Amino acid sequence: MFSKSCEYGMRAVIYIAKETALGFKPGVKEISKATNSPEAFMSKILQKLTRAGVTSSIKGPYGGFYIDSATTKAVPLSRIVEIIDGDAIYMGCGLGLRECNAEKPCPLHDKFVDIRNSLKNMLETTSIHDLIKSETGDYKILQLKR
Amino acid sequence: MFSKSCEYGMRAVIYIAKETALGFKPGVKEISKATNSPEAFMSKILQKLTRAGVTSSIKGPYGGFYIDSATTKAVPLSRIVEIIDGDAIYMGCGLGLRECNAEKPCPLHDKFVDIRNSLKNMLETTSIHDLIKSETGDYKILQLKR
DNA sequence: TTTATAAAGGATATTTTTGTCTTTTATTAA
DNA sequence: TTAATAAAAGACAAAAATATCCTTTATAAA
Repeated sequence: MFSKSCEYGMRAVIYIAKETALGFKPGVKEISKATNSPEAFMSKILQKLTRAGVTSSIKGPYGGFYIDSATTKAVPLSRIVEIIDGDAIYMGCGLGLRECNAEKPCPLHDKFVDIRNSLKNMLETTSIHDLIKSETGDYKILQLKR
Repeated sequence: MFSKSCEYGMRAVIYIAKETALGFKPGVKEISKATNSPEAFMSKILQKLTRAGVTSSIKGPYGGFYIDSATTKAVPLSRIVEIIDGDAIYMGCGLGLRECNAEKPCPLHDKFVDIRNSLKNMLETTSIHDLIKSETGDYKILQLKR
């Protein structure tokens, strides 16, 4: 569905948001460990997310990444997908048919568009905060034991 | 959504089915032209589809590819996706979260599964025949002028 | 039987995605 | 100010996907 980069990115954002909420500011090493992703590669993805303003970073000792809670509530998952994978997901005929579009749809077009729109809608209406707020009991996604 | 190989494959199957219905038996060159795909690459894809029994082929002069109408009606699009892209589309958490599954789903899991299932369902309930039967008037997908 | 044709198959090349390594820049604390 | 730390950035490497080329095999017609 998404590229690996995008999966890594979403996982990183979830982890950073949770750590930030706990008062921590994880570095790349910790983030890549928690999200099971290659460190240097994760670093590149975090650079993108930081340049785009989703994550924030501080260099030097005691530095790391964080996401303030306002951002956590305001930024939908679709934004992360957009930053990393672009908008390819949202466009075109599923079969890649040239002559297929809204005016002259192939028999599959409308169904495809429906499915993609529900994906899009889900990503757009789900904030980072939504993903982590509902955690209860001992089940937690992406939590490194400390 | 799908790999290029898969898109090419679906387009090829649609074209071949239509040509077969018209009494023709297109070769790779014609198919790749009609589907706007690289010839040698299309050849590989057709080999896969033919080995898998979706398309049939005849070598030599007057040879080419065809799909009999029974197959056209019996084979769903999901089969083509399966042959070319495997079953990756249908599995796992959308975010690639390790600790996310049906028993312990992340907050997005169920929604993701819903969307993927509707995609899967659409592909499984749409036959090659379904795609081409509804063509009317001057709008036709993947028809080379002759 | 020979020749021409077209798919099958194998080897190779290119591009994109994923992943790694090294240097630079910013920040903190001693 | 210096040393240590950690992100940013650039260059490079490996793997996977996409694409091309060349040889072999099967078939049909002359």
